[in-house]
Amino acid sequence: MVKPRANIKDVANRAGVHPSTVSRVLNPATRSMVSESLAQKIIQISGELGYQRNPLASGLRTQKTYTVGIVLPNISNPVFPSIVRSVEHTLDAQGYTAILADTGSNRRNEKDVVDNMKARQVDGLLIAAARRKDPIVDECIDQGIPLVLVNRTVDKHNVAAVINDDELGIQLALEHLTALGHERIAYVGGPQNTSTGYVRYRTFLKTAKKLGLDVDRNHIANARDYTEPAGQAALENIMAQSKNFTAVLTANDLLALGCYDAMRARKLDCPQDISVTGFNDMPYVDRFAPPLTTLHIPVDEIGVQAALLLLERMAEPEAPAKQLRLEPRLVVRGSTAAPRGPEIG
Amino acid sequence: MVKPRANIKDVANRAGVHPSTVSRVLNPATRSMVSESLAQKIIQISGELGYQRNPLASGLRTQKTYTVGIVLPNISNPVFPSIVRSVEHTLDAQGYTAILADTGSNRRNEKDVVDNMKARQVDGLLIAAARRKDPIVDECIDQGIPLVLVNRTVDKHNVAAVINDDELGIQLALEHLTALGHERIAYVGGPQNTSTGYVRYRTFLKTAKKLGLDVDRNHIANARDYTEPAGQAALENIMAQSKNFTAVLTANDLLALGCYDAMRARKLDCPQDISVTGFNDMPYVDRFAPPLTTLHIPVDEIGVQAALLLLERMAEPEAPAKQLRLEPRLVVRGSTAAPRGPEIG
DNA sequence: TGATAGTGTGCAATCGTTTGCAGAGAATAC
DNA sequence: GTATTCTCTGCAAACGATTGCACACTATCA
Repeated sequence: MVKPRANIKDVANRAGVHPSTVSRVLNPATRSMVSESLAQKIIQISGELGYQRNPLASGLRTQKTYTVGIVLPNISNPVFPSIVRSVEHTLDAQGYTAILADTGSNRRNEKDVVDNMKARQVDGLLIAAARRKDPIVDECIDQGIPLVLVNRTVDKHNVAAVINDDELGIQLALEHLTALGHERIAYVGGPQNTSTGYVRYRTFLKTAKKLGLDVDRNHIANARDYTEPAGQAALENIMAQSKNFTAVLTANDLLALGCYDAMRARKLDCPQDISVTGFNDMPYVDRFAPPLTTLHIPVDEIGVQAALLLLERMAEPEAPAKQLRLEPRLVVRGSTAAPRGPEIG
Repeated sequence: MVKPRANIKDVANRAGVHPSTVSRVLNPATRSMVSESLAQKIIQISGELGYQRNPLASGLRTQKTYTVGIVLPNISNPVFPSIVRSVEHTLDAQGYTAILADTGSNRRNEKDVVDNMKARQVDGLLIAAARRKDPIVDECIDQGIPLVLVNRTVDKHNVAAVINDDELGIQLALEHLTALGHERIAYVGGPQNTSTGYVRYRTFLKTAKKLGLDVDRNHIANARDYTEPAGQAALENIMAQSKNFTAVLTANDLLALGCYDAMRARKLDCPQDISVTGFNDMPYVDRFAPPLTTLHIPVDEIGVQAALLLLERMAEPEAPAKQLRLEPRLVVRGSTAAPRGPEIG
């Protein structure tokens, strides 16, 4: 029923040569070992038979599979699809295929997933789910597997990564709020075991201090996950303590949406009662009610750069690890406004 | 530097047996050929050495790679990530790994992508990017590659697929609008070379007729793509002809968002001036301004069922192809309201 | 006690490529 | 005309698993 695809032996037979000759012709690196005329003939025949190299066999022999693994914490977070897409396109252009895994922020799962990818002999790994201390990342590095972190990095240095300039982002957001006249600003942060959660939180504290704001510890909550329910819970916690603030700066758009929910539950208006800022500028936040003021990150660029960096590392695994830090851009929309404070009334 | 992972020979040596014995122990189907005590010992040792079967070598020999390909038209469409996620989880539970490709609705690309997957010996294919007449799908069927279509199907029957009950969906939407009192309803459809675009369009016409609405051809436009710009352009085309309608039914949420844009450009209010309905209930449309009335489709269920169906087909490739049609559910939100017609004034 | 059936393990070929080595023949040098 | 170098192609051994077959051994039966 199923007609088997032509293999290298078929091509060799038809051309009256040995398979090794065909192999050499079809491999750019060894192409020149074979006489031009014979090469032409072989290429011709291989075309006629629709021959395609079997990557399994080839990979078995060469230890190179032209496959890379992409590990995501949660593909439902709308930031990731765009990144995946540009990664995939960039890799595809170089003949690489992506295998995808969504770990669902599950530790055990993550280990299995990466083990599976290693068993499948991926040539490299792209991890968007790194934690600040990440044994899985360490293991990959020990084993010399080319690795690039995306979006989140680990505490230790010399790991290749493409991330956002989180400090700059938080500074921009906070300066924006203070420029509008806000003085009492709450903070809803992300998980502290991720680099983004940690850096954004530290930067909030540092920048607030620098700007001379007095930071009330009761106005700060770090969510367990980057999800809406976690964001909602975080802001509810804060409001249960004190409502003496006019704006909330969040570490992530999903958290910001959770804040919308918490406010709606209390019939508070955004931005009239409280201004909100996000981080990521994920798709469609410009259409929300209200449109979210947030930090735009160049997702396509992140994907492309991550893919390129990974290609680089696969070519030269021993080269020093580069880190790329891309600048976010503040996008002001309807969720932030001047506070309606006593100074107005 | 890189310590090679243990292979079957290492395990065999350590156990003092032949590799074939190890292979038999580790393969459930042949497990019983080996004496229990020896099997235990081998399992023990294989654990100690952290042995994992090399899927490349194994796949080369058995023609089974435990890999499936997922072909998407556009991963940025927020419906797909959820589907991908549940597909991936379901397959993963059975030991399968997914390789992903986003074709970007590019025909040529799609052919390459599928060829690549075939070369990689995927055990099955999940295609969400099918067209009504799709040579690529035909080719896969000819070659006997287990195949399941998701979301969109092809015209010819006997192809396994998990799709939505598009007819029911459109009926629900249209009935909802007429129940609100709308009589002049425009339609913004999708590409007619996709099953969803075609069926939804035909159903709109049929149902409108059945409900006794008179359908003005000038109030109908089928967009080239399922994208916001295409939706915007479609509604603009319609409005350039005539504005004598009070609602627009669209074939897809992204098209509906495009309609929002077109209306905003003309300073028309939704739903005050025109009601809008979508299709898919993609994430966050409940948060838009206004929240979109649309048809909810069970994305997780779709993914799970598609994966299960594919597993079934891979187990029994010759079995007759099943089609699953899942029911959408109308979700009424803020984008639809009674028309403010002369009967009110 | 010898023939027969049944159980458990090893042998070796195979999947489709790649690649170090060898060797045939042509080209060059002396 | 012989020795030497090149250029090209073939040979055969990998890569790491699987599996039909053979065979050694034990258990069963007459």
